[in-house]
Parts: sequence; structure tokens; C-alpha cells
Amino acid sequence: MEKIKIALVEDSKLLLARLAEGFSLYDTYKIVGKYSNGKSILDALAKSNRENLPDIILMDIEMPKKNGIEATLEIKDKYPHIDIMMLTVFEDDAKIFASIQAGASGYMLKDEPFESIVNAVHELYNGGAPISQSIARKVLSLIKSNQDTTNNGHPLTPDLILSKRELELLHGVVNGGSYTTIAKDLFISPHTAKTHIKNIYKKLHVHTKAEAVRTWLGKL
Amino acid sequence: MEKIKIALVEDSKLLLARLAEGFSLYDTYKIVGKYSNGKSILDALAKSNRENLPDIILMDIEMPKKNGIEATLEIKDKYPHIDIMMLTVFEDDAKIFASIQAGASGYMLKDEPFESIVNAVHELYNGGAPISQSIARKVLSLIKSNQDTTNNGHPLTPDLILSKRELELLHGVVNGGSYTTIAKDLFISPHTAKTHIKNIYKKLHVHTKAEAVRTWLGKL
DNA sequence: TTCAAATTGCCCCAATTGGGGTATTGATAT
DNA sequence: ATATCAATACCCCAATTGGGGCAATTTGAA
Repeated sequence: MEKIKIALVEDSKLLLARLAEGFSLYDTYKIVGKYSNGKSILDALAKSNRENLPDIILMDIEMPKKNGIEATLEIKDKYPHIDIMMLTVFEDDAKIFASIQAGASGYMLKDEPFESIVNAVHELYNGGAPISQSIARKVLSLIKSNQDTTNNGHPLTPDLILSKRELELLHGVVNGGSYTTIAKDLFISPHTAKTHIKNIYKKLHVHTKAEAVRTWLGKL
Repeated sequence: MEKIKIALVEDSKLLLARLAEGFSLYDTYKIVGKYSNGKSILDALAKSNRENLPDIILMDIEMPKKNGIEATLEIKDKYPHIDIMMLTVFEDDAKIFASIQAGASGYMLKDEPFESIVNAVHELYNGGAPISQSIARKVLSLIKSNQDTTNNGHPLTPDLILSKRELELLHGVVNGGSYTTIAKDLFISPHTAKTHIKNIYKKLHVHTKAEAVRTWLGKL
């Protein structure tokens, strides 16, 4: 039987090595790539031929060069068939939502026992959407509070839910684009780009592109 | 004899614990604080009374909330007598320069043997400026290339040397300020703020605040 | 002391940005 | 079927930004 091809993207060399070692113990899995940031896996994927592409990517969120959410966005854009599971220490609401909306199919915490992670990968490969218990609880409660929102008018969790399209716009902002250039990249009118960015500002509670970049890159 | 008071600021819990443990073996040193990012040590220093302030801070560079360079800038501004040694995995030219200009007195790589770090701290306490061998070489070569610069007109390393003042301006930009608000914070005219920021743009090869923030926060 | 750099401050002006609207379309969920 | 939301697109306008240049003063190093 064909082995399940896995790529790892993980900031910490220690954890990266540990994961690779762990999966190598199973003959069901084959590690086809180890990367330390979003940029390097994107570069590598671009250079791979089709049969070497991974089936599943385990992706860290906080990484230098390019974070896991932006990387996920780009990978799912170019290689929609690859399943991505976020593997992170974060239980941060915004990051969970952003990951899911960027196209991640699973969301596991790093401190889960290794067996849980292996099970999650297996589940993912069979079409599931594995999520850590604690994350699942959070997601549910967030969705619930969003339903409240729809009912009473003012959002309880306004800044969490950037739409997929908005993430793409934000990506443009982070890369230093103007309304015009961002619009060009996404094949929309500059007016539309502006509208989206205005909406992003409201959700992130910022008023300028510089603030948006800082907030998105996660430094306070 | 009075123990030398040391504070540690380090992202990685593992390394933080290892350092603290290491220093606790010497009765010359006393760990008076352990922090995981720039913001938390600044908060803590603000709350300390004078006799509890550390003599020396070992500071990581890449950290969430507030990075080591900005933290150094602020600490040296408020507590100029505290000596700060950068402790990092980075051999990145710009970061080395920025650290030194922010007021760091030493610059050691994390992979040095622990004894070297202890020696460096001791050296620092006695007025020295300990720098890892590999860093020292880099600094020297950079300075040399800058002398070239002065002579032949066009800078070989233009983007590395933000002045101390420029770092303060950049700090304002990263925090989302406008020319006006940044100027107010630094007690200068908005015109001056603009001039500085224009100069920063040239050195960083960027053209907008958003790009400056992204570049400074170190994501490409 | 003397010269270069850093810091400060200002001028002009075109381009961009941010904030406030409104409106149409298509998809989704009720 | 129909209400809601996401995505698209446009309007106006004040404020800010970015780029160009110029010049005085303070600081530091040779």
C-alpha cells in the first residue's frame, strides 16, 4: 500500500525532529519534507513534481518569515487537495478561526500525546476534521456566541471572524500593497479592495494599514 | 559580598529554565526575575523598588509582545545603569546593529557553552562588552565596509544602520502612530518626525509605514 | 579644532488613505 | 420565499502620507 506522505512545518527544531522521529516509527507514514517556516515549504512545494507532494501537512502557526495561517491560505489556493492540520500551542480565538477559514482541516494542540496526533492524521486522511477537545469546546462556544450576535444585533466576538476573502486582502496589506495594487492582484476593483479593508479595520479595531500589519503579525 | 542581580528575558521556557538553573549554581549570582517577553519585564521593572532592580539583564531578541530590541531601547532609556546582554540565535546583521544601537552592551549566541555566558556576564559586570567570537567578526567586517562607505560615497550596508533616534521613530511607526502623534511622544515637530521616517524608509528600502512595520517585525 | 553625521525643522505638492455613505449580486440558511 | 450575509462596486471629502528639496544646530569623533 502507498504510504501517506506527510510534510512538517514547525518552528522549533526540537519538536520538528521529535515529530519526524515519531512518524517514522509507523510504516503507514512517510515524511516527505521538514520545514521551519511558511516560506520554505511554499518554495519547496513549488519545486516539487506532482507525485512528491505531501498528502497532509502538519503546520505550526507562529513562525518566522511566513506564519502558518498565511502559508495555509496560499497552499490551499495552489494545492487544494492537500489537507492541512494546524499544530500549535495556541488556544487563541482569533488564530483558531483564522486557521479554519484559511482552509485548515484540523487543529491540534502541541501538548496532546503523540498518539492523539497520529490518530488525528489518520482521521484527516479519511476525510475527517480532527480537533483537540479543548479547541472543539472553544469553537462551539464561539459559534454559539455568534448566533447570539445574529439575534441581538451587536456582535459578541466581532474581531474574530475575518472572512476568507478578507484574509486575502489582509495578506495584501501585510505585503505593503496599496488599494490599487492589492486590487490588481485579486482581480477586483480598487473600490472593493478599499471596502474590504475598511471592514477588516472594524473587525480588528484598527484604523491604519500599519496597525493592521502589527496586529496581524501578532505583536502587542 | 553583594550578589550580582540578574534578570532573564527569554521566549523559550526550556532555555529560560536552563539559564536560571545554571546561574543558581553560582553563589555570585542571584536571579531576580524571569520573563518571557519584553512587555512583561518592562511591567515588572516599573513595579520594582530601586534595590530590587537587576544589575544585568540577559535578553532574547525574537519574542512575542515586545521584542528584545525595543525592550532594550526602553529599559536603557528609563534605567541607564542596567547592563543588557543580548542572548540570541541570530547572526542577522541588522539585528546585531540594532541591538547595539539600542543600548545593549553585549551580544552572545545561545549556542555558546554555558561557561562562556557566565564569563560574559562577569565581564559585563566589570565594565566589559562581551561579544561572541562569530559576532565580533561580523561586527568588525561591517564596520570596515562602513568605512569604505564613507570614502567612496555609496553605502555598502545602507539598511543596517538605523540611528538610535530613528529606532525610536520606528517604534512609533510600529505602534501605529501618525506623524503627529509620534512627534508628540518624542517632543519634536511633526516635520521632524516625517524627516526621520523618510530617512528610515530609505535605509529599509520601503515606502510605506505598513512595509516598515512588516520589515521591522522581521517577516519577509 | 574641525569636519562629518545626527537631529531638528520647514516648504511644496501629488497621491493615497480613512471614514461616511449606498447599492447590486449571489449564496446560504431559515 | 425570503431574510441575511459576503462580495462586489461606486460616491464624496477631509486628512494623512510620501517624495523632493533645503537649512540650522547639536553631537561626536579624528
